[in-house]
Amino acid sequence: MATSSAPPSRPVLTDAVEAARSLLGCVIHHFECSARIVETEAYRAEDDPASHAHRGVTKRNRVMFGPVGVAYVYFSYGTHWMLNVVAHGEGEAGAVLIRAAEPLTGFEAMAERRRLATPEAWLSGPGKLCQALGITHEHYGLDLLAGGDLRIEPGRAPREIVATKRIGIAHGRGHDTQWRFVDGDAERWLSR
DNA sequence: AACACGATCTACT
DNA sequence: GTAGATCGTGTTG
Repeated sequence: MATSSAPPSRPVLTDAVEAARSLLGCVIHHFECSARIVETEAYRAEDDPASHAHRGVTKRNRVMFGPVGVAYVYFSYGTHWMLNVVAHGEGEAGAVLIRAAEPLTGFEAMAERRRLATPEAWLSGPGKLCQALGITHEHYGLDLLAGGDLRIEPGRAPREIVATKRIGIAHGRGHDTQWRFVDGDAERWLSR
């Protein structure tokens, strides 16, 4: 029987911006939960004042300077965890913030961790996504492409990718750089 | 040693 | 639309 399908999305991690685009459609798994990534943001280093890596290595950001495909998880606003995938060129630093995803499996666990919020509110923001999937500092430095309990696998590539300004960036800090990317057909699952 | 603040979310007006 | 929560981190004194 003949099958026809678009080529699957595969993470290309040799540049943060390219990685942000290629991670759209990929599927993030954590035990019984899985979700299709629909919103990402690229953060680079030298040329990106909004990036945690802009001012060089610190204890928090050190994995951004290391091997690509590793999880950079950090704590924000005293309440939320944020998941990034390390991606950069040789001798550089960078990462991709995973901002939103479409729930695929593990609905019960997500609903419980998100306190029974509606499905649209489970993964529609970087903090919500980590809460729904149970991602915390324990996952800092983990190789997401190694097939572990927390991993990223290829998925259905978007029909169309839309680029916009990044969210929550102060004026003058690369505020107008168009490094946020969304699946043009996934509006239902996006943040904000 | 102290301080200001953030790649956010929720609840309430 | 706006404020409050809440704390680790980086920066400054």
